[in-house]
Amino acid sequence: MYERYVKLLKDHAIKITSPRLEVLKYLDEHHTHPNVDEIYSSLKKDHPSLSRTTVYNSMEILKKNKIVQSLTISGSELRYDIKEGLHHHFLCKQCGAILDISITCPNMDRTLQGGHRVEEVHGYFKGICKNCQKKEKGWQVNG
Amino acid sequence: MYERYVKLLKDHAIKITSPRLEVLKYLDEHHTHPNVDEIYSSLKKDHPSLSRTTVYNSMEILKKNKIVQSLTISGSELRYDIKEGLHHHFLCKQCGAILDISITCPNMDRTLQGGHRVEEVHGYFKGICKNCQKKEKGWQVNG
DNA sequence: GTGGCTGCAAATCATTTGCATATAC
DNA sequence: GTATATGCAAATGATTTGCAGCCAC
Repeated sequence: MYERYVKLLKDHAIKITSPRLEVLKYLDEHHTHPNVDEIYSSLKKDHPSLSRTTVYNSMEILKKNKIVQSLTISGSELRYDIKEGLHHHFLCKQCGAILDISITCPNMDRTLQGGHRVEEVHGYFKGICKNCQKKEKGWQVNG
Repeated sequence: MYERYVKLLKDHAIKITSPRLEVLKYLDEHHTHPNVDEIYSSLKKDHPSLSRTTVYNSMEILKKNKIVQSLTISGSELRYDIKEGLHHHFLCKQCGAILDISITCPNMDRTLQGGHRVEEVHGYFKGICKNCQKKEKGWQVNG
């Protein structure tokens, strides 16, 4: 059940530890772009000895190995994403949800800008998500 | 000398106060995307009674009125920008400089994404700036 | 066996809050 | 004159640091 994560860590020469496997599993099963506290609180239930520091440490080493990426879209805390292919993000100012956006931008992706070497590209969109727009309108839409 | 900023505040029905004028002047003269502390420390020299809280309050009201925008590119603190036209940003991981990037992205700018209403678009690029690349190479380039 | 990891408590840093005084209009 | 802004000190919240004991390899 954890073989996939074990392999992932081995391939990057990262020591296999229980917190690391659990963090990977959590991110793999929750594509909600959680922050450290959400990951910590959730894992703590089944692993009461877990500490927040360890979650921070795990995110750090996974990030260094480009297995996860961190998002600064919220501005008040880092949020994490298991990295699979280039995509961008949308933050709903109403409900706080962070959604994946799959559009590409030919001018933007991996292009050098005026001589600067670009290693990361983050497209952050903010506004009101489809769901919250429905609520705004008083649920006129059937549902 | 401050007429321009007075007019700007008046146009937005914001009360004219000395800290607000000074903050505007600072942002207008420093397009370095400063954080609150940089603004505060710099203004404090000539206005010893200024408090950090007031700078935070000023940024807040200027932001609400879309006179400035805040950037989350650094991840650890907000940085500010006098808002003039849509542009994006590049963060140098080496020297920490934040530079304006003026490319546009037809798929990205103000386009609705899968039904979500987009109100803000932030393009964040991270890498090594031109200047730091020169240093990396040991100053082979003449200068 | 040992270097790297975990978990705890304390420290740090950006930002927010509460409140008394001061000021724009 | 009054609502709003300022400035101070204390609180909060995310993240980092120091360190003792533990575990993967």
